[in-house]
Amino acid sequence: MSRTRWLSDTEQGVWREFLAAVDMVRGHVDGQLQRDAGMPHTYYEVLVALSEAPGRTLRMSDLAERCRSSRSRLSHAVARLEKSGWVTRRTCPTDKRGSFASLTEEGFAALETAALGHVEAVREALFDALSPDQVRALGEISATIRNKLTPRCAAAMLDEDSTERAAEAG
Amino acid sequence: MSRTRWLSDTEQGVWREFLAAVDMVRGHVDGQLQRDAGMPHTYYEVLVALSEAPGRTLRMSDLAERCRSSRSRLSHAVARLEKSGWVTRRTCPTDKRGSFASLTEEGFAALETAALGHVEAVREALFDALSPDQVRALGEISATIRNKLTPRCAAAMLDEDSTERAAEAG
DNA sequence: ACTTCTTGGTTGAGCCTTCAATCATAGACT
DNA sequence: AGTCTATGATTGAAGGCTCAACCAAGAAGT
Repeated sequence: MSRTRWLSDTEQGVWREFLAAVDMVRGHVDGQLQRDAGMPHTYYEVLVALSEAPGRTLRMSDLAERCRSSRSRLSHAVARLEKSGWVTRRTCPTDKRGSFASLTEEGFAALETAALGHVEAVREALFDALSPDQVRALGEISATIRNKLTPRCAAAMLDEDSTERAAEAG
Repeated sequence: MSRTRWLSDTEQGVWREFLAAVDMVRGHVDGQLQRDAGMPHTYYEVLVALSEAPGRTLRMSDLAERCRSSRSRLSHAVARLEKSGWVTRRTCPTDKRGSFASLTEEGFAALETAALGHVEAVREALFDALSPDQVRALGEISATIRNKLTPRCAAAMLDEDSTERAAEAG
């Protein structure tokens, strides 16, 4: 029942500046990939994750985790990438519920090509503009945010668990 | 024809950390608004922009600029907000091409309600986690990025102009 | 006045994301 | 074995975004 802790003028300013910056960076990078490689950034991330995995293969749920993607989203994405011939799927023999996604040679080639323009866009949007100190600071800030928000899910789930158990017990 | 300037390991790390952090912040904030207020963050921004305008009214293109939105996106958004009864549209009498969007009383009320949970979500995602120094740094970094990327559009347009003129001249 | 260009804005198609429902299989408990 | 729950993944509908095409109205040049 505590009163709302409104943002100070400075905080408002930072928040809006942050939103604008993020929009522009993502617009710049996503636009480049869409135009030059014909894929959204999220799909690019799927290809990257697969390319870095042993055997260029991952379980769908591992892949989703590495891409910070919902299972549903990944399922749609991989379906589309499969149609493009960049990824193949096969079911796991030991656990027939699971399935593996693998990067094809064409997928790897597409990724290599896309990467050229992509790194350039990332440099333009981020690293060309910032000083080394700012880059370092941004890294730390991002890590702080990620650490703050990541356990939040786990904590929320634990909390749900306990309330459910409490409900059962009650 | 210059060779690709790949990212260093550190840069890669910062970039990925940044992507993760941004995804989580936006997910947190957007999710809260969607769940509790039934609107995406972009629509919330439209309501905010209108609420801050004199007479709670703006030309569509001014509104688009303030929301960093394409005209098309805004058109769709306002159409939806109009259906919700939160915004009304009427054509400009002096320039019959233009149209004004205004926030209704219901829209203002909806915004006031939505704001309560929203600021809390923003605090949780950003300000609660960061030190004052980090907040200051993030503001500066964001401004730097915005300034780098904003003139880029203007510059690109100027560049286009000049090449077009050159083509005409040639 | 008459074309031509530009500006403000809308529209529809196609794609991506989210949400909830679903399915099949695995594990756990009796 | 038989039921009950949990897990891995997919699906379809609904909604938002982008892109390109479009329309109407003003401005500019003839």
